[in-house]
Amino acid sequence: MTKKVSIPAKGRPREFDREQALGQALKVFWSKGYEGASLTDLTAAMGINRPSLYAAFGDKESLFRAAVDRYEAERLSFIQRALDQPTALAVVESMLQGVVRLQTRPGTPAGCFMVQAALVTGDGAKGVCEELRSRRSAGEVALRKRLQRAKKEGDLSSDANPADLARYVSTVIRGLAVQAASGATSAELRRVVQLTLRAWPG
Amino acid sequence: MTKKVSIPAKGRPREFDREQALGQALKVFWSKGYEGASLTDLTAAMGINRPSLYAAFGDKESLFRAAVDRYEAERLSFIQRALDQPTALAVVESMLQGVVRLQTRPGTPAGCFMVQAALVTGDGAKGVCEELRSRRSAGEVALRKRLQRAKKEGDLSSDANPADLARYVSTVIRGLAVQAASGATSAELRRVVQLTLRAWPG
DNA sequence: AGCATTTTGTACCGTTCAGTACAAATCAGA
DNA sequence: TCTGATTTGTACTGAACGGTACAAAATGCT
Repeated sequence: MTKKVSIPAKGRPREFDREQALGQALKVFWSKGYEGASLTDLTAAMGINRPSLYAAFGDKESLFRAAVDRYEAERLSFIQRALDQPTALAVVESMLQGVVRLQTRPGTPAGCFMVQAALVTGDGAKGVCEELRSRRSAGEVALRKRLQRAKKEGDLSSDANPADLARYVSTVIRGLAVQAASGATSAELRRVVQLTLRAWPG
Repeated sequence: MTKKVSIPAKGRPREFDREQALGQALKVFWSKGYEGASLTDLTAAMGINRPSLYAAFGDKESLFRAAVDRYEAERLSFIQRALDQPTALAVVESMLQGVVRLQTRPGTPAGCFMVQAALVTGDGAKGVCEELRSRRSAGEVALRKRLQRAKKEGDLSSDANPADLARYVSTVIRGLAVQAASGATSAELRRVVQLTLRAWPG
């Protein structure tokens, strides 16, 4: 647990809160995508000017990567809590409900940052596109490992395929992201979750 | 059935095939997204120069809308065939399999044009973003109506909810799109389809 | 007070963007 | 071989892009 109480330092003190500004940048990338978010959009939302942005975060891609980390740390903590559930069914149920809550929460952009910030891009942004792809894959891998454990523990039927089940749940999660970005309500998506769970073995 | 045999015309004849060029533009938008596709990308893939593009298609947004129509007419015809299947289960099974085939076909970009070409955008492209959203919604509506008919015909159990089922299937379809865009194979996605169908009532 | 250090605001850089002016080229019809 | 109509290639436009130079302002340290 590291304190964040800004050590004195010696030059002119920064006039904005770095974490709060990063949070605003995250929202811009989240709602407009990496390519759709201009530096003008970003600095306006963050309440700072360009040199301050570059001094604090580096270039646009570095700022984006900081936003990815921030999203994961601040918004995806429910995933670990879901993985810690005692049964496989409880894990996926908790995960799906958490996804719906995150992606339809008022005050934050609809949909999933990891999907819509850079699902596909032009040549100049292939790096961030691949970064998000890799992070999405990591989520699916974590779920697969959890289901493999559940199968070993007898908590998941012996003829179930953890890899396929993890991919199925991940696919629904990505679909929920698109639906949320398109304006679906949380009530609608909760009913999708209910139907999704009917495919669960056992 | 209208013939396309290029009527005589009187000025200098066009040196490229409009439909073939549109097909190339579609692929560029499909793989890079609306914002990620520059006019330089487009003209290079189409094998024409800018004035030819503007004379034949209008501005970038008009070209994009023509590509949307082309995609729908050329790639989504399987949807109508799926809706024509005799039973509700056959409808969704046919539709899901068609989606997997389309989104993992070699020679065309991975994923779904309707999703990734403009899932979210900057302010300058909200029009095309909304256009795609509306087209996606139309697909879900068509499926819902088909399932409502199936319920009336007794082909879908009386306690099933067509709206929820249509949204569930649509959500999986959107998820398949994201997975395909991320590099999932058709074999992997077919197994997702199998699991999806296990949630089907009856 | 004076110096070193850092941030801030303005004003700018070169590049790329979507879109176009214009003249040469190629056709149909007279 | 003209004339009118259309397409083609080059070369360009103004605007927006990401990124930065620079001087003024604000701090800690001596």
